[in-house]
Amino acid sequence: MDKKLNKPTDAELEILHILWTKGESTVREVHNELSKVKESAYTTTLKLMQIMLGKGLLRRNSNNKSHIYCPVFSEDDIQKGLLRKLMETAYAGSTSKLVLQALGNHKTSREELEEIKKLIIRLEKGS
Amino acid sequence: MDKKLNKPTDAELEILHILWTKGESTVREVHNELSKVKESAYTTTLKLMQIMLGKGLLRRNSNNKSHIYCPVFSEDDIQKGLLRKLMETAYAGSTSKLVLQALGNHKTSREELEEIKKLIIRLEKGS
DNA sequence: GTGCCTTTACGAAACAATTCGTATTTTTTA
DNA sequence: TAAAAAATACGAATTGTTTCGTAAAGGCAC
Repeated sequence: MDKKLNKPTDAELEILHILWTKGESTVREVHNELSKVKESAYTTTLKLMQIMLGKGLLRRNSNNKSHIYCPVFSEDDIQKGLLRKLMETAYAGSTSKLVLQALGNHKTSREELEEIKKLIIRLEKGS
Repeated sequence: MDKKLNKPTDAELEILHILWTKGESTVREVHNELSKVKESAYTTTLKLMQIMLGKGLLRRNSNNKSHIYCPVFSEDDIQKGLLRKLMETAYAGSTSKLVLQALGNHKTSREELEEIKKLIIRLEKGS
């Protein structure tokens, strides 16, 4: 899998979010969702999705009266790609620094902390 | 502080890394370091650093024979800015998902895990 | 079928990031 | 001080992203 595919631009990420949340959709449906948040022309959304198709970020089904698009990659895959890039370019591979900053600067619920602690214990056993 | 300042581009980040590591430097010194990793013209490095000066990412001292540049923001500040952006655009604010993926997909030493666990315990007491 | 509305394709403008060449200024050195 | 070398400023080409207008194609109602 091409590295580039895991690194969508910001505008592309907005469209992916909608498709992950609502499932496969037409350009019209995506554009309607997008319109709730930001103003833009219909053809802008169309063009973006066509470009994403060309890049291999989206697939589409042409059997219907209008094309139906869906993401090629899962949200997890894209997140991991972006996270890896941030790790490499900004943290020089130091996972713990990133994790400590994430936990220190962003609110995390007690349940989430518990879940993370469980994973750490599991990792410590496994290593 | 302007949000934009915490989000340097990839090329800018490479230059910041050198300045954080080696301390304040001339364009020549930065370019020599950069040359070890990638090939590029001296004037490319110069132009980039001039642009970063204009953006407020770098300061410079003009008293000397050649300008000496240094970062305006610490590595921590820039990391936090980039991390916040990734959290907002890709993780919808879910810290735990990011942390779990970071720990799950990147190697972390036993010492680092211990450090993270300590922070979690501290956070749980504080909340 | 004709007209209307929607969808599509696509060229191109606007903008930003990156790159480098050239010309000018400054410093060194012989 | 004059020539050579280094540093600087800056215009402009290149590439990539985002934006939209226009024109063509497709589907629907009558």
